[in-house]
Amino acid sequence: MVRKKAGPKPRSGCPLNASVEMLGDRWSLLIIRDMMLQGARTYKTFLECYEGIATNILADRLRKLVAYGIITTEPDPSDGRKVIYLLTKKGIDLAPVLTEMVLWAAAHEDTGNQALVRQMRADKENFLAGVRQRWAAG
Amino acid sequence: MVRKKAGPKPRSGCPLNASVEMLGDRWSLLIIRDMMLQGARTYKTFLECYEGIATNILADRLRKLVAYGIITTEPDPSDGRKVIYLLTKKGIDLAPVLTEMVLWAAAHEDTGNQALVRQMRADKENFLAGVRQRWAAG
DNA sequence: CATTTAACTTGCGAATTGCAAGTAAGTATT
DNA sequence: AATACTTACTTGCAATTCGCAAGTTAAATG
Repeated sequence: MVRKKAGPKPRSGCPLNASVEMLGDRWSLLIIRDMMLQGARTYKTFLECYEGIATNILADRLRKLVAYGIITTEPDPSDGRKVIYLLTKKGIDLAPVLTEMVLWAAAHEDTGNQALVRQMRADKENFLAGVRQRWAAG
Repeated sequence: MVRKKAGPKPRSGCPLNASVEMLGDRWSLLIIRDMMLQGARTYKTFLECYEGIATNILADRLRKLVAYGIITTEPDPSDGRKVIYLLTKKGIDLAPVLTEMVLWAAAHEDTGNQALVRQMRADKENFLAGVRQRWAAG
């Protein structure tokens, strides 16, 4: 008998389903965080950032984020080996989500980088503007 | 040879790591959404809400959310079979995160429940107050 | 030209997931 | 009070995904 392919059933278009489909795993949001907060833009820097993600998983997640239109790639003009990963508008627009997640964790858990947290809390809009500006330039 | 237990290496306490550890999977945020938006409070209603989560996974995620202090349980006084799941303060505080995710998806994807999205966008604070109030009562 | 670097891919065992089928305790029905 | 039905799970197993180590390929560097 032919077995039906396993995997989650398609769910209706309720709010949040789309977000969870794109970001609901252990690594995707961390990749975006490292782009926004650490300015990571190459495969290698991603690997170093969280030291823990496997190379095949990183490649897979980057591919999916590109497919979802959250990031794009372009070749590095000064080094043909490198691929530069960039946040798209859609990706940059995730900044408020990240901000709220960071603030939530900071309020309820021990979190590193208290300076950043304070900055985010003190002036969310300013922080978001900073992210947007840094990526508009890139 | 004794193999090291597999699993992601412990990562440092960077911002977001805690959040992703607790919420970074396909179902946890959806469970919280259904509590906030649909008022789901029992195992059965969760199962019906997104028809797609397996019963064992739902049980596991609820257990973990309890362990993380995001939800609590209490017995239903009027029906001994039922367990009532409630958002804790920490859980309620996720409302801004959910809100931003919903707005993000609404801006970049087709999303159902446009009325809710409009309400969220028009008056975030009011929406959040509503969630808090509904859960303070329960 | 040999070595290094960057960005991957491949193979495989282990962990997680999904599905169908229980089970146990409480409630409703007859 | 016996039977059926709900509710909230657990169990077993196959399928999928993950983590890790070890390649591979193309481009840069010495």
